Amino acid sequence: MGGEVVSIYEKMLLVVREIPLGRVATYGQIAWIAGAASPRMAGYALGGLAADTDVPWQRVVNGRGGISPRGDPLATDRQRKLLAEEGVRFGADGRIDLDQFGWGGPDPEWLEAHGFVLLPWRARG
DNA sequence: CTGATGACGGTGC
DNA sequence: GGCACCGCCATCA
Repeated sequence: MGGEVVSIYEKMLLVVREIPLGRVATYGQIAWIAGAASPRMAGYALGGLAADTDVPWQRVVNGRGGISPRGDPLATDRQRKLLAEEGVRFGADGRIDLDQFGWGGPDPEWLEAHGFVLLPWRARG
């Protein structure tokens, strides 16, 4: 049995790689698409990335279109700069308009090819 | 094995 | 609009 075990983290990173240049996705969106149990999982996955990763981590922002602060304050500035270079505009309040720059998610064909199935967010009750 | 940790999001006040 | 609280669970020491 081709038991190639792919962790939920790997799945989420796979989704992040699909975010097109000039667009952004939220942690919750990534977690939902990859089938993670909580939006936090997406943040944890990105937290383990190496400094020289080729994963476009800068395209993942929080649900309000803002950059989530982390240990290193400089990282926030770095992310903002990378996004600006990709054409993503920030509002006066430092947030991104998700209606304009938000990513609509992977193509249905891509989802099917990778075995991803979009399900309602785990029954919240 | 146990416990701490962590790049979020929704809800209630 | 802000703030506090809770749920979420894969890793690592």
